[in-house]
Amino acid sequence: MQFSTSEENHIKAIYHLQHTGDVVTTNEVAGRLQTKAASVTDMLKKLKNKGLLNYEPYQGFTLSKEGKKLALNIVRKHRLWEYFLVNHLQFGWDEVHEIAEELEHINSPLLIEKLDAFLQFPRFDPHGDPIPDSNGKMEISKQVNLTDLDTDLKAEVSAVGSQSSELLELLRHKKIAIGTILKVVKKFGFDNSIEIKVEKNTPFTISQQLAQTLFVKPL
Amino acid sequence: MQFSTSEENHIKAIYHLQHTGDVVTTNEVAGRLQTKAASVTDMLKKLKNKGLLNYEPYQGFTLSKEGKKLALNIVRKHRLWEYFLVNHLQFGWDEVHEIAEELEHINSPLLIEKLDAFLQFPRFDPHGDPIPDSNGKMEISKQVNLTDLDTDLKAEVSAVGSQSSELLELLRHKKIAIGTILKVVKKFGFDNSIEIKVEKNTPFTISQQLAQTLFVKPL
DNA sequence: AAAATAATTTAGATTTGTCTAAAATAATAT
DNA sequence: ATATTATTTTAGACAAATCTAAATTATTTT
Repeated sequence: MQFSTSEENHIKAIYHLQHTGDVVTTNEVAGRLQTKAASVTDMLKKLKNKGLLNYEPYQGFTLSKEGKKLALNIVRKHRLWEYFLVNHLQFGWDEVHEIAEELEHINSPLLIEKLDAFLQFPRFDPHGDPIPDSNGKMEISKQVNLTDLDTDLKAEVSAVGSQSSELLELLRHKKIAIGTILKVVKKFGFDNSIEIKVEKNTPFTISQQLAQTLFVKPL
Repeated sequence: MQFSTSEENHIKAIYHLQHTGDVVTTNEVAGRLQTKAASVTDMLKKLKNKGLLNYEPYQGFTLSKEGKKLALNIVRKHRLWEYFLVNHLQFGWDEVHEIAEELEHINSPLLIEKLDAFLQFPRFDPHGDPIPDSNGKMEISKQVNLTDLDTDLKAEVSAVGSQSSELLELLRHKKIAIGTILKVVKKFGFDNSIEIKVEKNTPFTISQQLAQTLFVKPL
């Protein structure tokens, strides 16, 4: 079955909202999609008819098995395209969301299969979020951006958001690599720079830009 | 100004029809877009209001300067994406048209700029058609239709006049592709069929219909 | 040049996705 | 537990893009 861009956007919004709190409400979806509650209700009825939603009036709703499958496929496309934009077209990881919002609705399973192969089957997108495979399976990493790590919490570097040679040179120089254990000593609000301590070395400060490209798993 | 996918498709169809015969008619557009004449008329009025079309009822129509600019940008996007699909994602050149029809409507000038750079500014797409630059300029190759090629003159296949899957299947079977070197051995006036010789193989005869879809650059 | 045919446009309907305003239901507060 | 407030749904309207059928205009034929 084929779905419109608007249907897909509603399914995706519900998928993301389901992650935080079990049952989703009309207002939550309306807020996320910048639309009105009445419009969401219309769409809910339609999506229920298409078997994508478990929905009873006034009771909140969740994705059906089919709905979840569709949502994961859209998320997969979104994240693969983001990976492409950052790692091959030299976009910054903070510039790609809007464009991926459009690209994710392109409908060609073969295209996505081939894109995945071209990208060498990446498992995380440039924001550190896991990319579902073609069956909807993905790694559940509790990975967070370094900018979001609480101070004094030990964590292991698990991914970098870009492969640019400038970044990798900088990381080499700072002796930060995948697997490095570190913690945040202090966050400076002025420029969002972050003081970190790597293993038992002297703490040093890194820029916001650098911190944003680093993903860590709290230990 | 922003345009809907349907508006863009109409502009593109008119652009292509303008190439063969000057003034475009309602029925031609309807035929090309698999829609009805009445629907085309509705759209013509809309496009005229937006300044993209020179249109007077019953008189045929042409693209305005603005309309041509938009058309060239859509063509540019279409051909860049085709180039990407064939040269980086390993699609066959006969499999990419449908997908590029979707991708061409993605709206991000920066994306296209970066894609162009990533592809190293190609000037022809995988079908041999020239890719307009960001100002709408493109190389006019001295390509001629195979039916107009003098006998015994070596030439290189540079473009095909249609993207129909039947045509592309036939070409694959005959082992004719962009870049193939051939010459015309003999022309038969009776049915306008043409005997050609591909590289050093045994000559064979192709129909007028097929010859008309092939464009070559004399060497 | 008038009649017949073909092409185009208009009129009115339909579908999809959205909206506002009002009604119905649920949640909360006293 | 009832009144108030918030949320959700319904009813009815609207714009975009399409369609069919009828009317209009252009072209071709005789």
